[in-house]
Amino acid sequence: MRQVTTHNSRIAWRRFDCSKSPLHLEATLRTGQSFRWCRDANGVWWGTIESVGVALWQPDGEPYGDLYWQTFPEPDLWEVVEDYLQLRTDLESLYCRWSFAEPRLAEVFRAFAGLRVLRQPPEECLFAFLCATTNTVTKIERSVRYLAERYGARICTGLDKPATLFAFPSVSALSAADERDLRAGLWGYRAPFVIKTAQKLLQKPQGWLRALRDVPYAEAHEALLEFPGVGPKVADCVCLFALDKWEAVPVDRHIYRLGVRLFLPHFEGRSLTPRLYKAVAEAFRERFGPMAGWAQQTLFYAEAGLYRRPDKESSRQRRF
DNA sequence: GATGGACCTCC
DNA sequence: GAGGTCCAT
Repeated sequence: MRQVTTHNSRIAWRRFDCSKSPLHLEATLRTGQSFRWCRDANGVWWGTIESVGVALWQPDGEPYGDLYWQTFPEPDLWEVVEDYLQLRTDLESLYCRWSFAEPRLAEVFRAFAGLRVLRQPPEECLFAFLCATTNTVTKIERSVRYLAERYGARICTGLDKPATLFAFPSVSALSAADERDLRAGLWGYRAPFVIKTAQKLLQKPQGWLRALRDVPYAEAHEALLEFPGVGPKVADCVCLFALDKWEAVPVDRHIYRLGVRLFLPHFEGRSLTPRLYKAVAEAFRERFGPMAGWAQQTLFYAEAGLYRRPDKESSRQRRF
């Protein structure tokens, strides 16, 4: 029997068997797709999905082991958790396909088995990535947390730990935010993006953003470009992480470097222009197919060195 | 189309 | 410089 009681005995944990559907919880929550998950001293991840508070725990390094979970204040909302973590998506056949298409990367895909693309609430995802430009993951996390704690509603867990969870603010709350306040709250020059994007969103029909899940990728991508502070990369992040566009490939400097090095060596040394952005994204889609965005996410994790390797080698050392 | 600079702030 | 975007040449 595992140490189920040691990580937090006061939580009425539920258990999900990942043996047929791997989940690498730490990599999934720390790949820079979502920025509000916090890990407490017991190793429990705390976060929110819409207005639901969530606790997650998994033994380290066991993506095929058990996932422990619970929701707050209403308990046992498995559908919410399963949907967010996309646990019904079969990864094993994907790894086979990707490794066949690109044998040089087979080892990487296996090393990070269970790293999943999340299915996030679209609004939170859009606003979070508005602050991702020229920024660091740590600072993005603090910026998004600031928005939630300043403008969001408190979620009650009924436990004394964690101290507090906050739902992501409503669009109308953000549209009325004070620019100086946001600037001071780590948003800097991105502050007006938040307010203007919120105001623009308010003018759309109810549920407009979420409804982009049902339109083709190209259409959703183009629609997102209307918003101030949203360029091709941010639009692709929202498409992939919140709008079910699994062929979307966000090309940041890391993915660009990797893509040019492995797939388009004749572009080596050239800067990332819109044309080359598209070329790299297309190269991913040609190799990895309609779920190229999932492959991109694993390769981003490896290339950006976000993970801590068990040995003492530098996390930046490349293995491919 | 491609290139250059500005933009908040923290490490 | 950091997981870009915008505006000017």
